[in-house]
Amino acid sequence: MFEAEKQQVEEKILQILRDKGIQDVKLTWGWIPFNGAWGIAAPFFPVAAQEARQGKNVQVPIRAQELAEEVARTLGTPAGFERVEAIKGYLNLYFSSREYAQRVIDQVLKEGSAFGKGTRLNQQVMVEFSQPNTHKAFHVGHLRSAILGDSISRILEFAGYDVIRANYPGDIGLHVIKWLWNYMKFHAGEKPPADATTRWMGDLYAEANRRLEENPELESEVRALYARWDKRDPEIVQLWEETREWSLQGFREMYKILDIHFDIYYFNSMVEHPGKEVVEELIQKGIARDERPEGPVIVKLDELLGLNEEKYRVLVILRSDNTALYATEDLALAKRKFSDYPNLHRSYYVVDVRQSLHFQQVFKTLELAGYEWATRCQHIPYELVNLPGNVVMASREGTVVLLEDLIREATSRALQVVEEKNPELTPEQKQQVAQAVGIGAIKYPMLARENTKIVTFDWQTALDFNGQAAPYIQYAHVRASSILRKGGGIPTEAAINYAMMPSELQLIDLISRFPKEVQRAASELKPLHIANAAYELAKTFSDFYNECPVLTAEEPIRNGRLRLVAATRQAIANALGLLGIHAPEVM
RNA sequence: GCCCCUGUAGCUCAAUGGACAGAGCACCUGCCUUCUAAGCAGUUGGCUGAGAGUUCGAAUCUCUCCAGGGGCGCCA
Repeated sequence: MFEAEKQQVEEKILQILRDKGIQDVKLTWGWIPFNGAWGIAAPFFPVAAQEARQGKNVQVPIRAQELAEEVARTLGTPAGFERVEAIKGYLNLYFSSREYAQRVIDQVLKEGSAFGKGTRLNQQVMVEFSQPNTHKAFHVGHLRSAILGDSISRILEFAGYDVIRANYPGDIGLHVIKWLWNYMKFHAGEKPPADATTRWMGDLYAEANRRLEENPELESEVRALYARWDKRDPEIVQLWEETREWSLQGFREMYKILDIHFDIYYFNSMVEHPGKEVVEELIQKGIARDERPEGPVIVKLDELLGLNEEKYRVLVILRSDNTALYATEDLALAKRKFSDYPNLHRSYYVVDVRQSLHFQQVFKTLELAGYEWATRCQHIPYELVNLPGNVVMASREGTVVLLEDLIREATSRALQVVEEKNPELTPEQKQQVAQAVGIGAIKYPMLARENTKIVTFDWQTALDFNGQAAPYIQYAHVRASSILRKGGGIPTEAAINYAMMPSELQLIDLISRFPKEVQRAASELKPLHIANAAYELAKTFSDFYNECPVLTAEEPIRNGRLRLVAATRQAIANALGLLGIHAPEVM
């Protein structure tokens, strides 16, 4: 937007500077801090500093202001701009408000749900996220990877990538065997209750741990069961498949409610044996050292890389008893991904920060093994969701908030508010609104902060629908929708030839920045930027709502504002969409 | 011992190296015969953990400390 004008002006400015004998300068453009109007700004400090470095006796801030003033004088008022000023060493170019507003609104309404979308890059990326364990509870701590990964996927897709969403459930391992042992011995033939499958699965797992703690001698039974699994005893395999499906069914239901989907499922059990093959290969290539049976199979990364200080340390890739570890499977999984999708431009892993070293080790090991794609693997770390007092959520400790409880609480609380605020809605509408608001309220706090910051979960904050939260943004969308309904839809066109109020200008400014925010969020892999953009839009729309009557305004203001409302509504909807949050029409 | 992350208002968090560091929550005061009050306006609140350095300019980059959290050869 206004790129052409900007480039023309830049060329003129550089020419003016050249005429003054100032060569080789580069202008850096930013936005003028909002002060009632808006435009672009370039600081002249670097130019003045360059002169100073070349031996000229100048005080940089003063000289910068001088230069800006001189340029402003010579430049006049270029096409596409309304006003030029030199202030505090900056050259500020104010856009022609009407022209700019017109362009922004026209563009948004023309592009609709595609507004802000990047051009297609024809680059395939995979995002692996939400690695839930079957036969265990699904708690709020597991939610961040799911929500973050989903949003990152949406953002990358919108930014122009072809995204493959991968899930990697932990469907095998000691936890599963313990569960099976408990089930076979104490719950044989039972089925999970239809409405609380995941909770029941989690309860049985906790029960298994309890029993084993109370009677450690029973561990031998678990080990025996593991051995039967290893030999693929049909009875065990069949039970495993059946019970695993119960968990997966529960997960699917939660993903559906959360509006999260996957293109492919890689199961832990799929890469157990391939992992062992990779280990053999690494041994043969001389990368891994086989210390069996006294020790495990290890990769001495720092030694292989000739590093003097410890960086990658040592990676254990197979236990001394030949059983697979997490690392064993991750080696095979990475390989599998690139064999399924050879053209992957990037392979992202949305996994908590505690596994940073682990992923560095795995990727480096694969790189040493000669897999050129290993450098295309990237871990996206995020911090945990803790309980107040920095208590980590752990199913074994019983310090968990189950996702299903949170969803139920949030939606019922939202339903309560809808009943209060909008009793005339149909029951179906109320339910839909409650779901949108409840889920939005859950997702937003996990996205509206740096990935590397801990989220502290507490019920009060989670169920607070006021202020900087998803419902506030949704509410702005609802109000905009309401105005458009009552105003008879979106006028097909409207010339802006009236003086706009500050909030109108600021709205247009925010809307016009959205495409850049999308690109930024995509390149930094941070939904935070979108969350901020959405909130800013909603906040400014609230200002507008109070400052500028729409329906009662005279023409042509009425039509102009209706189109601005429509454009804002679209921008908010697009932003919320990238966060995986619904934008309701009523609430 | 080595490595990573975090430190900004009472609390939770923002801030492409740029103009007076901004929101929300909480507290207090107002505003529903005008488009949904899940809202708005106003009041209060800061030596950006400390110190140096780089820069015209640092919450942001570098270094040294301090505090908290996390990770470091057979857990996932």
